[in-house]
Amino acid sequence: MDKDYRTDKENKISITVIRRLPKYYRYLGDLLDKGINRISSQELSKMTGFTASQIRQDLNNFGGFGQQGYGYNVEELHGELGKILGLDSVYNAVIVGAGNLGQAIANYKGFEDAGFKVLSLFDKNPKLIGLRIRDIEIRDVDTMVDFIKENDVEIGIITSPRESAQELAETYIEAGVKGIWNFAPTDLDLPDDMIVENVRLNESLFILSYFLKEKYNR
Amino acid sequence: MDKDYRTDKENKISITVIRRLPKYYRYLGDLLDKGINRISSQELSKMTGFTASQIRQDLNNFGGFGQQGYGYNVEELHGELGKILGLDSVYNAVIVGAGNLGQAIANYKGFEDAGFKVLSLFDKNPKLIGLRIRDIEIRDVDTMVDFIKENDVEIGIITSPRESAQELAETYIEAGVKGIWNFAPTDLDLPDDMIVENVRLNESLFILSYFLKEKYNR
DNA sequence: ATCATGATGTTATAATAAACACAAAATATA
DNA sequence: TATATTTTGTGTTTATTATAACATCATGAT
Repeated sequence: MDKDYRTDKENKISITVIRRLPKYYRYLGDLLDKGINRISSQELSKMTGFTASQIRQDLNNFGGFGQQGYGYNVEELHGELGKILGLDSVYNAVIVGAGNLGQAIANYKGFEDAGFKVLSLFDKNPKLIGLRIRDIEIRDVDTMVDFIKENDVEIGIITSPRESAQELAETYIEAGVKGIWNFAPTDLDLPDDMIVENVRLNESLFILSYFLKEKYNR
Repeated sequence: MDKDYRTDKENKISITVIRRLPKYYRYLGDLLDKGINRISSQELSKMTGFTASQIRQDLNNFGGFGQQGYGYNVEELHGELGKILGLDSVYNAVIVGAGNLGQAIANYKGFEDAGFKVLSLFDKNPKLIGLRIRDIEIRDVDTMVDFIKENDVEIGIITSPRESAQELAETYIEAGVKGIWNFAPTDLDLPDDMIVENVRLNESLFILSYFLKEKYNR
């Protein structure tokens, strides 16, 4: 523990590094599946498109996982990255907004495999309440706060229309979720220390559009 | 083949700038809706969280849209950004993978409002073929290439499982789409000049997880 | 056991991006 | 009309991020 006298700010790892970690994790998972148990930064570079130097630097932010002259042990590195990303524990989540997008997320087995368990969907539409997606029930949004408190829900997912997103986010916080995964195309105005990850489908599509325009009708 | 005669390095705008444009566009749209017709970089800064200086620099990559002592005309700037992002023309799109996610996108009115028209969904599941989402028919994926060629489809959207994404992307290219919007959690291996925008839901969720772990240390 | 090779961890350098700062130009005011 | 104020556009500086370089050490061949 002799390094930990440093303040949080000094050893805070930049978001640009963190956003590369899932990609490393994914490729390492692929290698594991193929039964490959040894990998060098150079080979990872070819796969991921990042430079070998950058990969080594990125990984070294979290510790020296490799061995000189050998490379990295795939299983070990995959496991370490999983821990760093918090994929070694199970999170309970709920979804508010049980439309197609909410249902798509509830349906997607990949999230559960990664340790994110959707316990319930919530909606205000009476026609949806009571239905089940896989074995996940859609409940009345009015019961959401109680459900979250009773079931140790840590992640609140917002797949509602834009108009209701802010209010629902505040409801989530009131209920005690620790993080919000927001799909509504708006910026939530929440306390600074609240953890929010936005998925901005609109913006992503606009970027695609930008490059189309740049390439084809300048 | 016809490589650009322009030395495209000298006027190429960095992707970090481009990724901010949709946010400017969104806030300007909000201002328009509120009937506000004048805005300064400082006020935009408060709204968007970017610094006023950065906003001015970003916009100046595309031209001097503002006026000293006044600021920016909201309607004009909104329009200009729309043009830059290619939102002034209509794009035809199709979706392959008619599960919940594909249906969610087909259902989302916001994309159509921005000029992206989904003409058809495609799937290989016979139970889905023939169904309609809004007025959009789900067709057999085997008919996709012909459909794309006959209907001037420019954007191919992939909402299939990971395993089939690469093959479907190649099919899209064969059929002549100009850009691919990929939701499958894989890196498509395609010609360098192909325009691809990935939406990585998995990675986004992992980032959320990372910050949860960092903050709560579990 | 020795030595050439390979590959990391880490420091040094380069490239990129963001922030600062201010002249110039327009607006608002009186 | 004169003048104080506002705010852009842009040159300059600082900060951040990425790449290159390399000393070091494990490995594997002989």
